[in-house]
Amino acid sequence: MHLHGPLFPIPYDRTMRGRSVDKNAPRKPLTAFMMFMKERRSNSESLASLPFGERNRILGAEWSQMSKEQKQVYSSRAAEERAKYNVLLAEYKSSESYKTWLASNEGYVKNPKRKKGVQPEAERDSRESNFRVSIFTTEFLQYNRLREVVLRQLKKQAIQLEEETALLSKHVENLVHAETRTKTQLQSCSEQLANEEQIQKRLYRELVAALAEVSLPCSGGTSDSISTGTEHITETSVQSFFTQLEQLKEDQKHPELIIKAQELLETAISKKIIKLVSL
DNA sequence: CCACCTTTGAAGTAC
DNA sequence: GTACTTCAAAGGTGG
Repeated sequence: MHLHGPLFPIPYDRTMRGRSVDKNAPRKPLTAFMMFMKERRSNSESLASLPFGERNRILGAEWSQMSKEQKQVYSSRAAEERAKYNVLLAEYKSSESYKTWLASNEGYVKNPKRKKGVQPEAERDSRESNFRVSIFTTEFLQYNRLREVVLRQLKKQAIQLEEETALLSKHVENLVHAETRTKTQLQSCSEQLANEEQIQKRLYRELVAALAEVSLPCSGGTSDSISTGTEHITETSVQSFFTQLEQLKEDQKHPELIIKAQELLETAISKKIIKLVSL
């Protein structure tokens, strides 16, 4: 829960009060929530036209309803912006204009801007002005502080990325699981297919053996030329052999061949030369 | 012209 | 670690 102000007047100055605002310093980057507000304002006219306070209250409520994953889009972008800002700030802090500003703020010069309800209070001397510290030491401390800030941010980003990685790992795990499942299914399907092919091959072999004596009149390529040749069943022509037999039966030609084939098949089945496999 | 209103969150500061 | 402030954005209003 965010507190909007002091519950009672504070007895000392906790703030940077007294320091003037450095106009040359880089602007603070937007937080994730600020980016979210900016986006929602720009893509919703009804929101943009709403009064200031009401609109932000709505967006604040919207934001608090959002999941961590939904906020992640904005947090990542905000983290990037913060990183850029820190680089700019580091550059600025080593610049001449920063040192000038720092010098102009030696011992709180300007009058502070105060919020309503905060009681005015006697100005204090700057802590830094109480110590005559070597410029090298000051710069070193500042450098150190900045490194700490960067370190802190990197740690935070690392945690965020770890969470993202964990989420992605879970997805990967699911996909691997699904892949294993389909591979198993494929394996069993292939085995069934191979088995079926084996059975068909055997059946064809058995049919060829049983129907070896049957010779069909060869119909030839065209209807005009009547071939006198004959055709026997082979392991590769089982399908077409039966098709031709079917055609003969339909056309009621060579009934003796049909009967012979039927007899041979029945004998083969009864003698178990042909073994039928139930499906 | 700028403080104020409002929201959340990061960061700075003092204790 | 806690408590607090300031500042980022937005734009209308009032001193």
